Amino acid sequence: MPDNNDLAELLFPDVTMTIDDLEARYPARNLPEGAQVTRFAPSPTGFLHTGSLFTSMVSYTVAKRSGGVYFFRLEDTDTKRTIEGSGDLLIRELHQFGIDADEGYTPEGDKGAYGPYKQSERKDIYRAVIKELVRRGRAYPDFCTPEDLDKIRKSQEANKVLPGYYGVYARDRNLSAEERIERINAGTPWVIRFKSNGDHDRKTKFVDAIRGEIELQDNDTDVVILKSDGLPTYHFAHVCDDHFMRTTMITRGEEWIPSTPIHLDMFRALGWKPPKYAHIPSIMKLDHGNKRKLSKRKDAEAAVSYFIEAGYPEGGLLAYLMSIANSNFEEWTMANKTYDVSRFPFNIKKMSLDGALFDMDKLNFFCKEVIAATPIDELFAAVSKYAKAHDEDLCSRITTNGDYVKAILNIEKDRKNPRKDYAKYGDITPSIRFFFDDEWEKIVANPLPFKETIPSDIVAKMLLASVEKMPFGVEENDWFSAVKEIGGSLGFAVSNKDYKANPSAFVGSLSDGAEILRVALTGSTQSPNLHEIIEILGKERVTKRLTIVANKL
RNA sequence: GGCCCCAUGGUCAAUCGGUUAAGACGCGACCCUCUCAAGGUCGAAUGACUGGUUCGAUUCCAGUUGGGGUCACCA
Repeated sequence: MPDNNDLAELLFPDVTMTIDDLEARYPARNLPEGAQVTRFAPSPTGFLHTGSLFTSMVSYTVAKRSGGVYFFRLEDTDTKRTIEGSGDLLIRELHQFGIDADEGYTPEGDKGAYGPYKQSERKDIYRAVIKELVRRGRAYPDFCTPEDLDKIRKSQEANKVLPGYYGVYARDRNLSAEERIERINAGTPWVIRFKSNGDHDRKTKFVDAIRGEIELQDNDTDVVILKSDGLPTYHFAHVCDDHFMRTTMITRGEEWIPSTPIHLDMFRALGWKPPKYAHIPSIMKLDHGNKRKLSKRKDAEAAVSYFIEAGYPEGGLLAYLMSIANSNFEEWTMANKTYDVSRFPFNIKKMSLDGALFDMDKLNFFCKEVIAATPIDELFAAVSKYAKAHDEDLCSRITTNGDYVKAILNIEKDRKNPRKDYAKYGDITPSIRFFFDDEWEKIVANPLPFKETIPSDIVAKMLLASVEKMPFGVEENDWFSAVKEIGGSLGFAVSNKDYKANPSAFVGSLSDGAEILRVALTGSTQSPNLHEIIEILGKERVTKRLTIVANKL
């Protein structure tokens, strides 16, 4: 009588490796007490999702803070959805955020002793473990066609029983080894299913590192572990890989909670110690009053590339995500005067339990803070890098006149309370247009927003008098005194108090006088510090602009 | 539908049974000020509902409701 050994040999004739061999090949990691081994294990199906950045940041931080290891594994078992090159893209995007793996798959080849780190290259490992499972009677070939499965499901629905391949509905579960061998020899296509010993009426418990104890129905379905294409399903690959890669904590999205009993079932069947699980809440979005997961298809902000292209500073996005992960991060940033997430004492237990709505306002806030706090040289480098990739206009300005752009970025920066007007590098180009003569000419080709209550001959006089008398290269106070004097001689108030006391005695207020210069120079009634602008523009440019505008009036 | 997770202002949220229920973003007002941004001060705004347990519940328990997830040879 043929038995499961014969079946296993027939199924995997070429497999000689055993589980013991694998245990020896991947020894326990030599790490200090409490060190966590975590991983980010995406499928190469596109660009980096904002939720993935969040999860990977958490995984990375847990490993780093515990003195452990963070690795990157590519889960490319779904050949239909795999997009060529997206694994490498994912790594590049992660790298941009400083999330670099200690070991794992890289475009140049694997790094680390627990590989391969690409699931499609681990077939021999999966097959060895599955062969053993078949031998032990804990896995078996299933010959159902998709139509058979569909039929089973339909009958279950009709009878209002739970759908799935389990118990009496698991058609091929109790075939004898002999029957199985017969069908295989007859050429019937098969997949391998895990044979569950679970009882649906019982509960399995596990402790989630974030949520605490979770109790779920025991798994009793015989899930597919090896697909007809010879690749494992996620369920099996997770158990097998994370065991041999010696992962200690699985950080994954909360959508995995319901399938955890399947994984625990398999760990038990294999006699392996399961890792800790930390199910991370999803980042949500409000859509017509309903919360839903950030969706790659519907939401631009679901793609990390969206933020990169718009020029959000990486540190700002990270800081925002960290504030969602641990809400005490904000207090910490205030106390420590830094937004550097790598220095923050992250605690996974403090993660909130429900998914946060993605908050653009708050992201903008963090990014403004981060940009304002970045020293000018560093900022200029980051802006240059951004411009090179995403802002042609800015890039050419930087190439032809880098120092000028740098000076503009430095306006009101080097002080206790720096300006905070850029949330993203993409905001820069539109707001600094007026500094460049070609753009300024376009601006002044349109009517300028001078105050209508002030006669244009006065405006012209103010402009011309400034050309003559306004000092350059002096302190701001001295410069402004001079402006006041010029204005005063034309009938503007030299103090706002005087003006308020008797407005009709003046052509306009102190502000009105300054505004004339601002409008002529920038084309707008609003601008950063006028003195700094004038110093950056330089005497020649200022003289030219004021004269041109005066002559037009 | 079964099962699971979650529930404090518009958003992110603190509180380990007793608090005037923190703080941050956003919003509003005022102050500062040559405009804007920044900064400062102040303000509006929160415990889903119903029962229990308790001297006392936002906090513990149950149910209801609501939201989310999951039930593939996808991950």
